Amino acid sequence: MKQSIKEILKGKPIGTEVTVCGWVRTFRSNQFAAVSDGSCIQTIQVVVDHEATDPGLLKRITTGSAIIATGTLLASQGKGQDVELKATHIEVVGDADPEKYPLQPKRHSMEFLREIAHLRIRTNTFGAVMRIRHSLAYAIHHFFHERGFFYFHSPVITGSDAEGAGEMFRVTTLPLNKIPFTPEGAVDVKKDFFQKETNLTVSGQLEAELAALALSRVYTFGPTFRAENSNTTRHLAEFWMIEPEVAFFDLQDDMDLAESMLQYVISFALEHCADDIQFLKERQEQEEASKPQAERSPMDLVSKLKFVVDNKFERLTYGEAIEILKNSTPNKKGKFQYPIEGWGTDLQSEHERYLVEKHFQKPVILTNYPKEIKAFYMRVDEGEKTVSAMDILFPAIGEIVGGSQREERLDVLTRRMEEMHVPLEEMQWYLDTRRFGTCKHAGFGLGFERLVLFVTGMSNIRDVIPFPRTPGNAEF
RNA sequence: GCCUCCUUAGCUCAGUUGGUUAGAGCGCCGGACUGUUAAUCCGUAGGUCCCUGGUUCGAGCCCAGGAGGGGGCGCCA
Repeated sequence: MKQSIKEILKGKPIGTEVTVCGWVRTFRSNQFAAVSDGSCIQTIQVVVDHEATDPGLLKRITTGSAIIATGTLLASQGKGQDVELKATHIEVVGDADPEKYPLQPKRHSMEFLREIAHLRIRTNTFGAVMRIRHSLAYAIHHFFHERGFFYFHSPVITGSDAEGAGEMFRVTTLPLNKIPFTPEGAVDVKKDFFQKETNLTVSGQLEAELAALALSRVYTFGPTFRAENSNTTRHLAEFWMIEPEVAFFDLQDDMDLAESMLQYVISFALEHCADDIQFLKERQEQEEASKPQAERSPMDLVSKLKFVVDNKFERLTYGEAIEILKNSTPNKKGKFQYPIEGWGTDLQSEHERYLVEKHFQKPVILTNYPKEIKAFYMRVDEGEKTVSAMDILFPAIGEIVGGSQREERLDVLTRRMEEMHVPLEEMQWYLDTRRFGTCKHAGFGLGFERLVLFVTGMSNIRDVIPFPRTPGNAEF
């Protein structure tokens, strides 16, 4: 395999002949081409002898063009880099017409780049984000594998419509212009591909529970689909979710697992993506320099990540959080849009942000929520008022993890499902786990893009996934 | 789904109370320079002021409707 720019810059084989394949970022003074191949944030400087090179070829070395350059690697005579490639042969294999190529060697707005998502991967920022995204995915697999977890593949097409995690995308091969109906006037799903109603998964949790009660420690990591009409910087219609599920785990074990996992993968990124994170840190600082002090990040990106790795998350119950919020200055001064009424109301994002960003100034794990505001599968606590749920809240992102100890008692679970109108008949396969060899178990869901958002310091979730799917947008 | 803001050159944006020929920086193109670092200097070109309709002697600016985008909230990961 040819050496990547990352390998050349690391090995620095000065004096030897090397070949660089990549795309030109800038071409300065008709002499210095900054070439990137995406292997790292750095470019390599290819020095062209402009007096000995055909002017027609020189004109084709433009921003965005693909080139193959061969020459000797030398210590750089200039200041900005250690080494440079003194080209003896240069070939433009793919021209990029400078009149038409949309990327210029300058800052572009995120909104503009989103419209050219097929090209934005070539920018420094998106290159860094994509490399960090890869490293985080790799670190997640590594973390679980080392701890004896099995990667379990829950189905993407689900026949269950009782997952209760949100609106679903219908999967069908029925012709929309000629839908078959039953004599009663309903859609005749027996004529459909699966002979029943099917949807894209909104969660692999229920299937992961089945696996945990057989393999003990499992996790899923796959695409997840929510047809909610959510228009925020934290929501996607198609996103990736990690869902570990562990037999004989209680809520405390679950929190320990989630916290150590987040700290592990963030420190993995700090170690293996240091250059990319450093680039994004400086980018964020430049961007915030023009903002008023109050809108700037309290910590730079690297400090923020190190802080999360080095400090325990704050753990408290929902009830304790309500007390803190009730007595908080913004609540007393009527600054909250939704004033804290007391125990039982769901927390709004302004409340979560106050706890995380103002009161504790660190990640917070909230536990033991009122059972009325949480899902049917969460274990009912003693006293029947709360469930063993936990949400991990991160600054600027909000809920990054949602998890719980699961209700393993068949009678309690069936009662809860009846209360919450979950169709029991369709869920017998799920209830079988409680009928046969049930045991306490727990798990959580981690929104992968929210993790990438946090680690990269980007401000919109649409900029940490290659081709974002949101209401009204499924380009590329 | 609700609220709000925006749409002017390839990109980022300015455009005063409604006034005559709509500007800047960067990019592109041409030239100069040639150890540059988003190179620099000089010059040229580049506009359906998002669309439709209205008010007005006159609309980039005001009004109505539409389209596209941003942000906040809700739903949640």
